[in-house]
Amino acid sequence: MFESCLYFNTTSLARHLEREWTVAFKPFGLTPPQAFMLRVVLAYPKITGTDLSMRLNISKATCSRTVNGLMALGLLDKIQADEDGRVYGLYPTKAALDIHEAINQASAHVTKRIKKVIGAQTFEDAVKVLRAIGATLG
Amino acid sequence: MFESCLYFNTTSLARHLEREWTVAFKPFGLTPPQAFMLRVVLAYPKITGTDLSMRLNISKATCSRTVNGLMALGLLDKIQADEDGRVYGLYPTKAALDIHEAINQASAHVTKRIKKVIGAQTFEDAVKVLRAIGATLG
DNA sequence: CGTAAAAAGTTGTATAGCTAACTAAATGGA
DNA sequence: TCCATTTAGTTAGCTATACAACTTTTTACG
Repeated sequence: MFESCLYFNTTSLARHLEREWTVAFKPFGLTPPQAFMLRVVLAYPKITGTDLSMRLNISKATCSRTVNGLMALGLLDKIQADEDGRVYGLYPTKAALDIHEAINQASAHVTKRIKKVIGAQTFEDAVKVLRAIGATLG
Repeated sequence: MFESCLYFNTTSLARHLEREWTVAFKPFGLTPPQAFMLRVVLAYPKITGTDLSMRLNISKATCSRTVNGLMALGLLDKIQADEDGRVYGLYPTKAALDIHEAINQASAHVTKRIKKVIGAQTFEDAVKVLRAIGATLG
């Protein structure tokens, strides 16, 4: 049943992919959400929690906890902004910079593998339609 | 960033849709995973945990816990199978049968609304490609 | 038979996600 | 200036999810 249900098909695929990416990031001791957040901070050092939560499409509460997890792993630093006492800038640590390339490569590798399994055309079609929906809803 | 990442686009959309379906099932006091599990049991009374977990693409552990939740809500009964002492058949209660139609209608309603927002063609394309990938991976 | 392997289900422990409620700081208008 | 509102971020409490380890029961096979 649910063959034509957008919710079911999307969440089901999300669980599948979560398992694949979990394996990919395991060598770094990172979960997929942690790894993706870290990649955003590496790309945008000094980013704020609010901006980070918007880029990742997660709530501020979830963002706050994942940031804590990455700080506990010694991968992020949180420094209060000079301009605004409420705001914290997030910065990658040296340890984070050291694994930057390897993380990106691990993600590229699993992407390549999945693309081979499901076919390049299907992959492109999927990304295209998912982005279109995300843009409309979000 | 991550514009072309299948993992990110899929999980991001999954969170969006989770929020939409959460609203849809809230009047019944059910979360989307609970509601979808209940719908499967309503469609296949006497279903086992293993079969249920496969149909929903969740682990047996998650299945066991969600079943417990629905039993606590008085919507499911679990009866040990005569044929095999390890197996339990899951059955909808009268309360579950009473809300069967309303749940299906609520889901149909939110589907209709989403389809209008994103466009029927995009909706169909999405379901098609998500199913194709799920079939290949699963 | 009898025992080893497989299968069904549960439980422990962890992360991820949400909303709601909260604190603290900045903003804005009278 | 001062107070109400907004904004940034955290915390509390919940469900969902997974893997790993476990119990119980069945199956397979020598």
